Amino acid sequence: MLSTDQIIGVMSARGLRITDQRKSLAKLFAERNGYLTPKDVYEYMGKQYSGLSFDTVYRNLRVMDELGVLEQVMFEDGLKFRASCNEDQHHHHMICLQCERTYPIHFCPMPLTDAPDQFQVVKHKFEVFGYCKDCRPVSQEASQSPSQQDGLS
Amino acid sequence: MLSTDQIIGVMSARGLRITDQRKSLAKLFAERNGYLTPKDVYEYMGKQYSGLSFDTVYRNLRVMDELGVLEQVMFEDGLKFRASCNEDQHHHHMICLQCERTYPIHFCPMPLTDAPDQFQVVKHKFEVFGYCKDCRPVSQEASQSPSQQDGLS
DNA sequence: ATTGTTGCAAAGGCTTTGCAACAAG
DNA sequence: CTTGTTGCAAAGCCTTTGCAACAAT
Repeated sequence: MLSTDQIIGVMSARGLRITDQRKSLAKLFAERNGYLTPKDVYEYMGKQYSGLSFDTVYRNLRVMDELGVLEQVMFEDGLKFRASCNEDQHHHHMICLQCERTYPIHFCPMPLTDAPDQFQVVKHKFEVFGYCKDCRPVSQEASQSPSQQDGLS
Repeated sequence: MLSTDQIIGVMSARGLRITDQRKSLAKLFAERNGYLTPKDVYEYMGKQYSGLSFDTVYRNLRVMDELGVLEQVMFEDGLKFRASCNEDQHHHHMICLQCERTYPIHFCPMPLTDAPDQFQVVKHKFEVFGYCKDCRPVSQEASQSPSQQDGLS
């Protein structure tokens, strides 16, 4: 995953000005390795910038997506963003339903999949959802619901 | 895929009233075997019902999704609906980028996928996008419009 | 006759846009 | 200094809700 400095570096190299808001965004996405909604981002950044506005968040998310430092994905419950993977290798993701962190899967089912009816394949999506080791509900230990042992959410 | 009568049948059996609007919806989804946006549905139905309102479309889409006769899926460009598959067998879909019809894939990559880090798998999504045999961008045959020869990921 | 459905209008979210003031380079 | 960025306010979509009239059963 891209680091704060890598994100800042790319933005700077492309001629974008490095404002405090953008530094904060870069840091947020670099530290989190999971998905965030624009609202999550706004709330996180709002802690540091009293007068933050939503449109600044949206504008920067879009710019960063276009630059390729963020990836934008649509989930059942709306649009989310995460730092780009920075992996050269083709891969998919396991996504934790609790903390929304992601873990790479290097197995790709596509080569094993037969397309029916002369279907011409262009792209594919393979996503696995569940709970990562830090967020697993119950198990052998004596806790009940998915414990949120995790910072910002 | 569910037929018009099956859809109507389920709705009737559950005590819902069969209005002309609902007949029209059932017919639309049964004839199309692909995804439709609420707007698509509104426009299609609007041809037959002058005073149709958007909220009727939304209300019925939601009711039909809850009944299980429609399936609701979030794509990059928004929410879409299709008739339920009526297949007992677990399967995935190939989705045509042109006509948005879907074709079942009975191969499931999940059994072949190793979860890293004690990840506890809950659900998964495997979708293949491309062009079906009727929508393939020009090739050896003299087909019609679709001239988007793209090569995405 | 009952009561679920509809259409209308209005409200709610989320996201985008226009613009003047501000600040990075 | 110059010009990209920000915050504010307002507008635009898409979706939902309240309500009285309507219609399926």
